[in-house]
Amino acid sequence: MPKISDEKRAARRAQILEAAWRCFQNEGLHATTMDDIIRASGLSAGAVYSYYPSKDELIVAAVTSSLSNLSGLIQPILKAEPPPAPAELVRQITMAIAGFTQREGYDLKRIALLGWSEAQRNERLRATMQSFYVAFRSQLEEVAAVWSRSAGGGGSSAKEAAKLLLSIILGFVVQSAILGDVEAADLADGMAGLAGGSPV
Amino acid sequence: MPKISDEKRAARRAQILEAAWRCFQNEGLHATTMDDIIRASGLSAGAVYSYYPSKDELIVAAVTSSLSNLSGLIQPILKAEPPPAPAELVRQITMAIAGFTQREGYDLKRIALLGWSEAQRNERLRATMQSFYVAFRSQLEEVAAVWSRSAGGGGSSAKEAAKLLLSIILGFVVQSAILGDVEAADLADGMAGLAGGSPV
Amino acid sequence: MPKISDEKRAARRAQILEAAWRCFQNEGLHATTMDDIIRASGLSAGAVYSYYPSKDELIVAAVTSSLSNLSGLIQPILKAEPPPAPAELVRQITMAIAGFTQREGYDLKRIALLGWSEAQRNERLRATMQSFYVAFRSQLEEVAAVWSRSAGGGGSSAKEAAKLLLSIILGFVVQSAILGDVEAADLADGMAGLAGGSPV
Amino acid sequence: MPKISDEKRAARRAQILEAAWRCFQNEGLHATTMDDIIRASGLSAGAVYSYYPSKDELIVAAVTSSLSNLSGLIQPILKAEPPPAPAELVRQITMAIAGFTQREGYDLKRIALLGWSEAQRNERLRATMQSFYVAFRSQLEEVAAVWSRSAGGGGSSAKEAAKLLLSIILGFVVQSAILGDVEAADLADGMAGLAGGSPV
DNA sequence: GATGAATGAGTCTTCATTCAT
DNA sequence: AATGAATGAAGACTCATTCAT
Repeated sequence: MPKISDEKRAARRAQILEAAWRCFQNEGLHATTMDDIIRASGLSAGAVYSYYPSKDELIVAAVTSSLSNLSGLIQPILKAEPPPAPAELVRQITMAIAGFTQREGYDLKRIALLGWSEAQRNERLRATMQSFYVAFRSQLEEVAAVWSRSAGGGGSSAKEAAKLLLSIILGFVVQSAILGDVEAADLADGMAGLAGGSPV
Repeated sequence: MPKISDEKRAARRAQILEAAWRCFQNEGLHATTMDDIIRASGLSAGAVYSYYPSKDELIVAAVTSSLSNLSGLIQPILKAEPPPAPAELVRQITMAIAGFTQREGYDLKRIALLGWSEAQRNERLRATMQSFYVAFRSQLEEVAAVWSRSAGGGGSSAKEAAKLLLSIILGFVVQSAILGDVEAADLADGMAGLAGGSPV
Repeated sequence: MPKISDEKRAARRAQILEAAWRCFQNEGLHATTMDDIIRASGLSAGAVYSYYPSKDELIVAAVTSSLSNLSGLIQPILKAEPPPAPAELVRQITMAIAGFTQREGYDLKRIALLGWSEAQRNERLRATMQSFYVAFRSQLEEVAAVWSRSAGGGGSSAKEAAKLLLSIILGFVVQSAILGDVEAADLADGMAGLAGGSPV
Repeated sequence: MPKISDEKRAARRAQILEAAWRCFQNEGLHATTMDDIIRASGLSAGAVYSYYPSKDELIVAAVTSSLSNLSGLIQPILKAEPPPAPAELVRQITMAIAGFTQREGYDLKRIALLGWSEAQRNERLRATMQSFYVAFRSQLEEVAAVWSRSAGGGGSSAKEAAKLLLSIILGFVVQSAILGDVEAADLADGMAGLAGGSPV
């Protein structure tokens, strides 16, 4: 077999990663054996190891790629001009996250929970995640700054607003993955209700 | 079966559970070996197994007990009369969660992440968690109903408010565990800012 | 199973080491699998690993123990008073080495070859061997010094004599292991012949 | 099949063998992987396998070729007329062996140890070595016979003398490879000292 | 012929659990 | 009742060799 083309190589990597993703999601990160992934990928042990040199590498790649999927989903929403109002922003983001699941057959939320858990032990994963979430929160902060200005330059801090928004979104992922009875729109509705009708 | 024997038994169980908790937190659920726990508990393998018949049992017990710690922390806040306003409620709950960590030397947040991850594979754990969070959310809903009544316009749904509040709290746990730069008060401040100063 | 006695523990170690020795000798160091040793020892994998934490450890232990067997064999000869004359010394040592094989069912010579080969890659083994052979050579040097004095304090160096004697002995091991047709007495006879009947 | 093709073929074989030799010497026979050799040779896996059909073949070839190097080194010494006296013969041979190392960058001694070790498991290698050393010893025996005749009293056996000489030479290889502090001349000096100054 | 990607049996090692003492 | 040595079924990973291109 002469040198394989770059596209083929990338396709193989994707094939393996997809198999890994499927296994991780169904079995969890540690309960998944390399043999599970090898069988799911349809390749041999040696082939899989020639693309990903260790299980750990595969875990990092799987989580990182799901992070980047998430990013692709959310960027368009954050970059809309003008930015959506808070409840609308949350509605759009949660819908994007919830929708991804159904479209691709993978549940981004489940992978997220696995990744968070693993990040506590895995330095590299933790670093990757931290930089991802920090960047995400910065963008939320910019949006919040726009809101703040449009509201008349109130003293309210965009930093705290961003932390709150991130919490709502991450919390949606958890609640949805564990309880499974949260519609994407529920949280936005809750925001509208809380802001409008009650003393804060 | 004299009473002292029962007490001793309970003390032993607590001793083992504490050891397990410590190990799980430091090493993760799967990377922790029974031997780690056995050594940390100061007992023999046989002894540990006579109290908890499997590692799985120990995992469920550890997560369940941390859930019940959490519950003990939050009940007083939820039962206050009259209930705190939304931002204040969130402030009190996040502070309680953040504070528990420091007081006991265990990080409730890290165990939570581990538990969520595991719950996706472990039926029993998932059921335990679901009923816990459903109950928690019900209580939040009751509080939200009070807010709603006191605000006059009863149209806003307490159900969605509860989901939002739970998301904020769970999201705090994640954000705080992964990024580590979230003060307990930040989210409440964000709520105040968002509600007061921007178009929803 | 309560705590095992020290003797039992030592016996188990010996049992495993003996199994390893047998396997190494028949299969070579690297061609021997841990499974071979495990089966030969009659214990389980876990048991073997609880006594020797790695294959490498077992290799070092096997070689080291054969070195110490060798030492036990040779000490009495080196410490004889007065020391045997050169040819007689060589005769006694080669006979001891050759004889050990038959007595115990292990071939000290084959293990030696394996060990020398391995020592080139294994730092620990190399260090162990070096100190062993250096010590051995020192003793030979002392004996040579006695010969020198008894011969009238000639200028001949005991250092070189010791190197020669060690070479003869090591060479006996190689020649005997590879060609198999060298009697223990042959070398001593050769020495006598060479010294007596030919111009040096 | 033009002549150039044959020459190229021979050159390729030499190129591979040299790569193998380098790897074996640095890593040992078993720790060297085919991939190591393939990379060191600068050829492809397929190419290497088309010249040497198995790793075993390569091992045998490497050891055999080092044996023939050794032979080339020693033949001139053994065939000198008249033959050098015993100590002088040993001096010349050990110097040739020690010198080969420095000249070529390969250490004949290290390969020798690896080969001896392997010969215990590898029938073919053992046979090759046996016939080589037997032939070598025969030549030594012839030299010893000359000494014997020139000394007048023909009683002393040339057979034993040859065994002794071979042992000294093989022992030099071991001692030099393991301890590293033996000069080529030391053994000859030792022989002179022992023969001249002490009762045998 | 040459290439190098792919194969898959085989290696070392771990660890939840048991049970003889 | 308690102990901790022993079990053995996996698990992650390697590497000599092949063969489609």
